[in-house]
This record gives sequence, structure tokens and C-alpha cells, in this order.
Amino acid sequence: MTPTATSHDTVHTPLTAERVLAGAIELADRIGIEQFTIRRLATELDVKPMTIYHHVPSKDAIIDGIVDVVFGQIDLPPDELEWSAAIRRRCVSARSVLARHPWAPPLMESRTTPGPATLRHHDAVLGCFRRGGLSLQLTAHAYAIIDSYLYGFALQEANLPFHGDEEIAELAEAILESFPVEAFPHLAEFTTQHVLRPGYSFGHSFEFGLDVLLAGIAAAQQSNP
Amino acid sequence: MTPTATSHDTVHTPLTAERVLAGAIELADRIGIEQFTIRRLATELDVKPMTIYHHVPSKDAIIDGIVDVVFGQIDLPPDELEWSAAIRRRCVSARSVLARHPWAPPLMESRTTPGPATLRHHDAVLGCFRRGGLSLQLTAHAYAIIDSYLYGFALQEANLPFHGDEEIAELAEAILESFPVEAFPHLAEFTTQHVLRPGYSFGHSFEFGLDVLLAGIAAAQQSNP
DNA sequence: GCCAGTCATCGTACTAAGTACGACAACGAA
DNA sequence: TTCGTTGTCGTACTTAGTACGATGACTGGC
Repeated sequence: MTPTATSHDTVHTPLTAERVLAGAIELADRIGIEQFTIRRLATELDVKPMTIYHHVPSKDAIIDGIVDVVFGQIDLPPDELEWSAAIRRRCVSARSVLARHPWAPPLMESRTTPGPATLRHHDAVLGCFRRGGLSLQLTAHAYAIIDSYLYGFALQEANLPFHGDEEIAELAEAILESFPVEAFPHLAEFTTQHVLRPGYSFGHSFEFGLDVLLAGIAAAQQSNP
Repeated sequence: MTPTATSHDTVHTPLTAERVLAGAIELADRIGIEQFTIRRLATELDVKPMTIYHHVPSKDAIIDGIVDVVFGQIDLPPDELEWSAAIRRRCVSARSVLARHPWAPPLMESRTTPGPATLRHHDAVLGCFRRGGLSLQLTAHAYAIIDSYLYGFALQEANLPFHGDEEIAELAEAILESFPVEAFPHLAEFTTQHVLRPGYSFGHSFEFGLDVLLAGIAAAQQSNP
């Protein structure tokens, strides 16, 4: 580290809050939120740790910020579609966004200071239900159950400890070997006869459940006009 | 701190792994998982930090352990009930358990080394679906969507930043004041016309959504025998 | 072209937390 | 009594968040 800049270094454009957040997301995606530290982020951004604090006030503010960025990545329900189709689109988009950021699901609903993209997102979803003719009461139920399902599915999907057919087989065998088959017969059956069969994918259930919920909301709307 | 034991101290029964886990749950319930540290737990248990490591190998093992304890607190689906009623009971029980332990929802599905109560729980739920006559395929969908909904709801409920009518009003006003009403009209309407009305409770939506999902699964069972 | 002020960057250091290592004391069995 | 066993703890190392203040580069006004 000579005091004069090493000549081969490309001149860095000054760090900004946006670059900090973008780097934070990239790092969290790669190593997980547990391993995510200011020091590692600094290395990633090619600066020293304290430099980061000139652009964001704290690690917590970074978490707030990246959650808002993720909200911004989710497609809003398109105005031109009928409400249930629009919400469906938004949910499918959200699931794919949350799958790209496995650290996000537990955090999306835990921030007490929502950012602008978060507010815009909630406003758009509420507006979609209302334009579809749902009462405030039913809108509340609908939003609560749809998002519960969405975040819960994303949470489970993000925590699947495998990402391919080989890994799933390894893990399943490890768990199965940890207890006698007679102790948990249904778990053993389910694992060997279904999960380990080719073609199994947890994600296949997503649209099934989503459509059940949307149909249930639509039915409630009919029966209570 | 004289080296000889102060005479008025009641003699401590020796610490055990169970007492460590029980204390950990109590502490996490009280101060949250973020604030939960080995050092604080030691103070709580009236021992020094390193004593804890004679009964559990690491903080991570404590997390594994308390998650398993929480699984053990959830009622299993009763054998004598029809499958959907039995699953319903189990879900209602789970929701109330998870509400008592707000730190738990994000962790329940993220452990790679499930404990005995966790395995027993999953085995019982799978067995309930199978005894009800659901195919393995439908059982997989059913379990995935029911648990997504359950954990998602618990996650949202655990993260509600208010716990009474006054707090909710405070927070809502703080959020509403942070932006012009015209910017997010639906959010403003929803908050002032519904959330702030007496009698609103997020939790009221739980059984509505749960019943929609159970009915959807039953319908799928009929149409594909 | 010079200078003072501004601003991004960073070095140092403090505090909190997880936990490895080994000392020590209390207690039971030989 | 003695020795081993077992639970308890003191010390200390490492990693992490971040407060404080210094430093160097860059800028607008002269």
C-alpha cells in the first residue's frame, strides 16, 4: 500500500448508497445473510469498512434498503388485467424474485420503516383488489392470506437445503439413516416413494395453492356482494 | 465475589441441556432472537457463559434445540378425526404456539438437522393425509401449501409491530405522515377506513384462508380419486 | 494559478459476542 | 484418604459493528 495510488487501479467512481445496496444484495445472495458483514461487503466493494458508513448510517439501514430494493423488483399487478389474474401475475413474479434472494423472505415483513418501493407495492396490490370490487373487509382477508401463502412458500423454498436431484438424494438418505424406518414410516414412505422419484419439485405446488386461494376469494366475493 | 459460596444462595441443581433450552426459549420470547446471546442466557440461568458449553456444543445447537422444543409444543393431528378436521386442529395449535414464540417462524424450516420432535411432527401430518386417502402426489401438494400458509401467516403475525389498539394507531399515523396521502391513496384508505377501525385484527383472517385451502385440497381429492 | 473549505476515504480503537483452553473445586468410589 | 470424574469458571483470542478524528483529493472563488 504505497500512499500514492497504484497506477494500474482503475479510478473508482465514488461510492454511493445505491452501489452499497447493490453490492449488499449480490453478497447476501452469494453467501447468505448470516455471513453478510460490513467488513466483507467492504472487501467486495473494494473499500475499507468505514467508508461504507459515509453512505449508509448502519448495517440495519442496509437491510432496510435491500428489502426495499427487492420489493421494487417485484412486478406490480397490471392494471389492465382482471383482479385475480393481476394478483396471480404479481405473486408469480414475487416468488421468482424471492427465490433469487433466499435471505429475503423472513425480512420482507419485519421492517418497521418501509421504504418507498415497499409502500408503492402495497398500494398497488390494495388498489387492484379494490378496483376488482372487493370490500375493504374482503380485501384485508385476501391480502393477508395471499401474502401469508406467498411468503411462507418463499420461505420454505429458500430454505430447501438442496438445489438439484443429487443433493436432494444425499440429504434424504442422511436423514433416513438417522432413524429406524419403523419409527417414522410415513416420512420414510414419502421420502423414498415420492421425493426421491425423478421429477419431484417442491415448486410445483405453488400455483396449485395460489389458485385455490384466488378461487376462494372470488367465491367469497360472489356470496357477499 | 468471595471465593467461598455466599451462604444465602440456594444450592443450584446442576444445569442440564433441558434447562439451557428452556431458559433460551424464555429469553428469546422476552427479548427476541436478535438480542439473544450466550452471555445473556448465562446471566438468566445464573451461571457464567462457559458453563453453558458443557451442556450444549454451540449457540447453533441451542437454536436447533429450541426449534425442536417448539415443534414438540404443537398438537399432532388427532387420529380419531377426519383428515381435514385433524389438520385444521394441528394448524390452529401451531399458529398459537408460533404466536407465543415470535422468533420461531423463520427458523422452523431452516434447520438442516431436524430433531426428534420435528421428525415425529412431520410423520404424523403425513400419516394423517395418507390415512385420509390422499395420494402421495396430493399429499405433497397439500403439505406444501398448508405449511406455506401456516408459516407465512405466523411470520406476518410475529412481525406485526404492534400489539394493541393504541400501538397500531400510533404506528399507522407515523407511516401515514411519512408520505402525502395522494401518493398512496389505497394504502391510506385501507389504513384509515379499515385497520384503524375498532375490532380490526390481522388474526381474523387465519381460519378463513385455512378453510379455503382445506376445501381446495378436498376438491382435488374428489376430482382425482 | 492559489487557497480554503468540503467531502469521501480510511486508520485506530472500543465494545460486544462466540467460544477454545485449561484450571479448579466438589463429590463419590475404592 | 486419595483419585478420578464432572460441572463450573477465568482468561483470552477472534470476528463484528461502528464512533472518532485524521488525511488527502477536489472545487469554487479570487
